[in-house]
Amino acid sequence: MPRQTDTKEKIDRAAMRLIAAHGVDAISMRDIAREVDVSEAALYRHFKNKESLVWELFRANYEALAEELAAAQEARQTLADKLGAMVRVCSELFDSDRDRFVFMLLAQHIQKIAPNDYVPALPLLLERALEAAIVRDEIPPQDASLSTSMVMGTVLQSALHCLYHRPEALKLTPFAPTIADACGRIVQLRQ
Amino acid sequence: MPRQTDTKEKIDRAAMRLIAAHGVDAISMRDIAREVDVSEAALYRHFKNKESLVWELFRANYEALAEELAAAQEARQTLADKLGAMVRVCSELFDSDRDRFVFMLLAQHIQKIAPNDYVPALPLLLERALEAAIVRDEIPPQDASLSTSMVMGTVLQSALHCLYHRPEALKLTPFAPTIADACGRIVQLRQ
Amino acid sequence: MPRQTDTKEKIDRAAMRLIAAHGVDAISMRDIAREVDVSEAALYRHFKNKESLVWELFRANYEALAEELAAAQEARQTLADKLGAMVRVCSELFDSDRDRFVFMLLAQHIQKIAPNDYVPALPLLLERALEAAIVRDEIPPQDASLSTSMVMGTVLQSALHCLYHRPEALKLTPFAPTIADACGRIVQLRQ
Amino acid sequence: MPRQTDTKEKIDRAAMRLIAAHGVDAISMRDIAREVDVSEAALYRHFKNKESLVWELFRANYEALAEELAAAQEARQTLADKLGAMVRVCSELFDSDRDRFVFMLLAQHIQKIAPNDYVPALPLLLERALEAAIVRDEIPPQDASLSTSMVMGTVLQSALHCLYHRPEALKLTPFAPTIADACGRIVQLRQ
DNA sequence: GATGAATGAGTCTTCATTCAT
DNA sequence: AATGAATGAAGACTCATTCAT
Repeated sequence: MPRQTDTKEKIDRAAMRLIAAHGVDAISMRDIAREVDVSEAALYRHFKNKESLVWELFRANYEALAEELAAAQEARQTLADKLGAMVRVCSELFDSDRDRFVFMLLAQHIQKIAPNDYVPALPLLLERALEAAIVRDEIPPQDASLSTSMVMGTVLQSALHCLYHRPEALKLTPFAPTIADACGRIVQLRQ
Repeated sequence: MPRQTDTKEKIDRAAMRLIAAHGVDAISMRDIAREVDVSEAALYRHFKNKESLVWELFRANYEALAEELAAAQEARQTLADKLGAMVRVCSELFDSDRDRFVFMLLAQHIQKIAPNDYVPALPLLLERALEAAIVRDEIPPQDASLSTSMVMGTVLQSALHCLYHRPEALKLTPFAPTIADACGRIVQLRQ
Repeated sequence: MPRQTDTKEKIDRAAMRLIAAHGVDAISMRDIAREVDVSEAALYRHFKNKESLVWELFRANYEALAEELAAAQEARQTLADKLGAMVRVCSELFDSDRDRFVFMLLAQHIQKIAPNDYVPALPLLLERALEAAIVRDEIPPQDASLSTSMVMGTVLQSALHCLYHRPEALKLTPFAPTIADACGRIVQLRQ
Repeated sequence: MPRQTDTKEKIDRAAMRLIAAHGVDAISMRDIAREVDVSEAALYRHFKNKESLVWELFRANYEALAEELAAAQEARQTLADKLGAMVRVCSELFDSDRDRFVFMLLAQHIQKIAPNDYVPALPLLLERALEAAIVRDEIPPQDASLSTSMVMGTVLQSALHCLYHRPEALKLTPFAPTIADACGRIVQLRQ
């Protein structure tokens, strides 16, 4: 069995690109089919329906990112290093594959659609790191859940900053240290 | 002189509520009409089409918020006070009218649709405050544009924190001081 | 009671202009109202509905033209003179009020809509003139009904010739003698 | 290789029949779909939209007729023969397929909709034949363009004569020689 | 005599999806 | 694995018309 997955990969990419650009609701199966240059019916050979196309795509990417972030985090000891590593991983994903990154951003609210019990691992990862840091007294006691939101907002909005701002292909990675520092200050990292 | 009706206001509210809940593309004119309990055609007496319904709604709210934020800011001298005031204004809007707040959040990307020359006053407001604070040496030199994004991300994601988290009607205002402090640290407010 | 008919006349003109330009089915009550700059509802003060608006307009114009043609015809003795007079009347109407002329052309098939017993006087007028001319031996025996159609087609298509052809405002009257002669030859006027 | 269907042909026929009977603007896609007994959406697999449905239909028929008339004309030497042949071709089309003929008549003004550069070959064909006949001294010098209009009007109105007049299915072909003779007299064919 | 608001039926068109081939 | 044809439901929007004011 040769590279039969060829078409599926093309669909994945096209769907991510289109959804990143216009949002889930704004794109149609026809749009995707046209982009890949197959018939609409062909899409249904690879995905049960539109909903599961989006969901599977989201889930695969989300889990991959969560795993990478978890690995990056576990490899570091201090919260400072953890934050630095997480911001760097996100920045590199953004710079290497904007479509994928933005797709995941936009697909966040997809969780309404998704099987209810699906636990969004990503914010939890950060929240637990913060809780551990409180215990280790790296940061003062605080509402870890709120801090998680603030840190995530900082990172995500920085990505949007690059996305929308003037020189079309502004990279995020160069800002990663600055952003990580800011995140450290949000959670009041000692030092 | 024909009857004065409050239909337009009802449409405004219904549209904001529905869009806040599901996004612009996911709701139909029919949805709005049903919510208001008028015919679809009635909507078109008050708005030229769906696009301008969303745009007019967005614009009116956006300008009102921008003005309020500008006023809040101008009334304060220090960046610390300005940040505190701005966060408080946002928090109060969120708590008093979530639909309106979230509608504006979701409608951000609407600017693609909008007349291209429309200047989003809101982030600029903050950016200029930061630039002035740099000049006044309240904060160290920094990329004011990036800092703006990070501060905004912090506030917005905090709102989403309240929106999505467990006790259904979690209020944002109580967190306002905490958030404002975090914003101060992001931009490295002295003391 | 002063010139209360002001509005009605404006509606008449606007309707004729629009229908002449786009056809009955292509224009809406709204189009007419906008052209006259009154509300749509105002139209219904002057006409029962769209159908009767078109019908009344058609009928008034049609009868006026029919009367004028009848008068022109009765004032002449020979078929040659009658044909000349009829072509001249049509040409002058076309040149003085294209909208009215074209409106009548397009509204011809309106007779399906109209009270069934309405007798289109116009072709009959010509047909009887031809029959009389046959009796008087001005023209040879022939199918008067077919000849009527051919003569009318000649006149009408000449009008369309002026309407569509290059110099925008080509007048029909200068061609009237040529057209009348051609009509004479169609019916084989002696001499 | 998916099933070959005859749906497109059925749509063609139904559209021509309905348009011939009621005019382009009076018929809806739904009307056509119902006549063919398919869903409305099915129409859009065969035509991009209503406009192009009408245009493609018109264009194909128009070109076919133009070619046939050109061939008929080129096969004859004298203007008398050319006129006779052209009238006969038109008459036979009318008698064999009224819907098609009338559709083309009604669709004439469609050229406003059409790509502006579309050259209506049909009247030009006749106009050039007249110009050549003038050169060959078969007919006296005259405004060939006006004569073209008069000849066409004669033929077309004769068709309408058959269409509207009393015995429902009156044939045009029997009148063809009479009509052709009349056309000859319009242009003053010698003898 | 005129108006803005409203409506139900209808317009063209696109959607996600299915199915025979 | 892939396709063109087909569909029912829904999309945005327009229509002719009515009605309270």
